[in-house]
Amino acid sequence: MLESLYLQLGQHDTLSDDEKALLAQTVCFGREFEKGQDLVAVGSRPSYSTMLLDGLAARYKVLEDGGRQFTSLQVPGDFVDLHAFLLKTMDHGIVALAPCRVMFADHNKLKAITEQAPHLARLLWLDTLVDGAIHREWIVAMGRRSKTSHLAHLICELFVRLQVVKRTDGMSFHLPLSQAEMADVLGLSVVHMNRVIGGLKKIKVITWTNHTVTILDWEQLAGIAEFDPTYLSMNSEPR
Amino acid sequence: MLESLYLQLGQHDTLSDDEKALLAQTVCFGREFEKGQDLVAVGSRPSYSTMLLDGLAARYKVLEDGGRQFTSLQVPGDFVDLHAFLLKTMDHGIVALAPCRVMFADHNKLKAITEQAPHLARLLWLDTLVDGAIHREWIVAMGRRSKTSHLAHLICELFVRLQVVKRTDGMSFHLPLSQAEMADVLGLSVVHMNRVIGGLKKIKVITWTNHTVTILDWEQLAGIAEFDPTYLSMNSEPR
DNA sequence: CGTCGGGTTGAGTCCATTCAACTTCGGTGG
DNA sequence: CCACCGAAGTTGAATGGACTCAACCCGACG
Repeated sequence: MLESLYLQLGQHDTLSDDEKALLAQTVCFGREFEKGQDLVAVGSRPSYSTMLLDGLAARYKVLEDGGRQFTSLQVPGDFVDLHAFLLKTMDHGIVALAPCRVMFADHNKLKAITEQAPHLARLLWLDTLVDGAIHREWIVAMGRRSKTSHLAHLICELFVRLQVVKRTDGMSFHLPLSQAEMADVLGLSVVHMNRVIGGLKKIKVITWTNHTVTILDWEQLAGIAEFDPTYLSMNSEPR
Repeated sequence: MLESLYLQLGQHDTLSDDEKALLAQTVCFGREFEKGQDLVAVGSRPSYSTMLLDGLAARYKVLEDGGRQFTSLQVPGDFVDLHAFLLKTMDHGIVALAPCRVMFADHNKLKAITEQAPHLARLLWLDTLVDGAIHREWIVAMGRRSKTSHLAHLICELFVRLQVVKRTDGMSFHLPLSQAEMADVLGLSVVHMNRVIGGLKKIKVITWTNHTVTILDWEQLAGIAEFDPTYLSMNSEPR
């Protein structure tokens, strides 16, 4: 059930059986969401945090003019609002971009982990730190990369993150986002998003049909993206 | 000495005298950096984290074409690389944007805090979470705000953050960044940065001379920015 | 078979960039 | 003292990237 979570936390450091059991006991009762539903609403003060078992979700903010910007994409195994455990008030919403299965972790139990299982607590903290590292990479992409490079970088990042939780198939992965939703990730207009995607398809580094992205030439894609996966901390060491 | 740190942590929740003492014992031996020096280098694996006592610093990444993007600005009281405690390897550099006085916190002592002072550990964790919240706000600004709104938002954010650590003077604060450095914050060319700043000056919502920014009309500035300080978690409650 | 959401394409406009010149100001040395 | 210099700020003009508006295509579905 929590396999994806174990895979994610376990990639940074070894996770003991006791810790797995403690997690399993912390993350209980679940539910499902349809595409388009909010997993967590802006302004809410949840008393539990949400673990994504399956599906795809995104954090987002909406501006007065109706413009929407996604600030992160969440893959299975992600604790989509672990930060609400200490931040208390949600300053953004989290929406399902595909049908999602989730489970909840009561904040009191998370607090108990910080008091009784410090190593596991550090791994959870680390999880939110990787989150921050991804945010920083996105800022760089938005500020200083070309739009093509930005898209290439996003594809590299998603592929690697999905690979960790075994959601890739060879060099392909499922990405159920419309181009309008992609535009809200990169901060572009729909029309221009379409041309940028078309650009990567034209030079044959990817294909993208039926909500499935296939990387045809990883080397070239990573080159265009200047992709360096260091920021994802995908190495196991004592934390 | 650590007054700024106490002010920052203490704005989120009450900080006991014991906790202050523990912090003082953790954050020891300091040094100074000149403007332009790296507080922390990309790729390094520091065994201590750096607390900014005085000055101004920024996290940044550099791309192959030489383009630089700042991913955060750090004000006094900020733990500029607390995330390195668990992330281990620095995926970005941190540079002094003004003369900086800093102190260091050994990672072993931070680890001990997670094991013996869980409440304080949660406050430190929270510190990195606010960091992430600021990153998200920057992503929204870069993706969906106009450049003028982005700049206005940044000024609002800096003003509020500097106010917490008593580094404002009425509606003014010291901002020792050149327009070229500002351009690396917003992800713009120097020329356009100049015009955007000129725009805010022209409509008389700010003045900006001698590295001093003065907000003439907070209401209008916050309106242009659509500034909502929720993401800074500036309210004291049990965490 | 018509409709609707999503994808694609073209044309014109606007925003941001580059390149370049010129100013302002503080510092330094003749 | 001031002449010169370099760094930072400001301005203009031309280029190119990204946006809007609009049309059209296509496959899924009622």
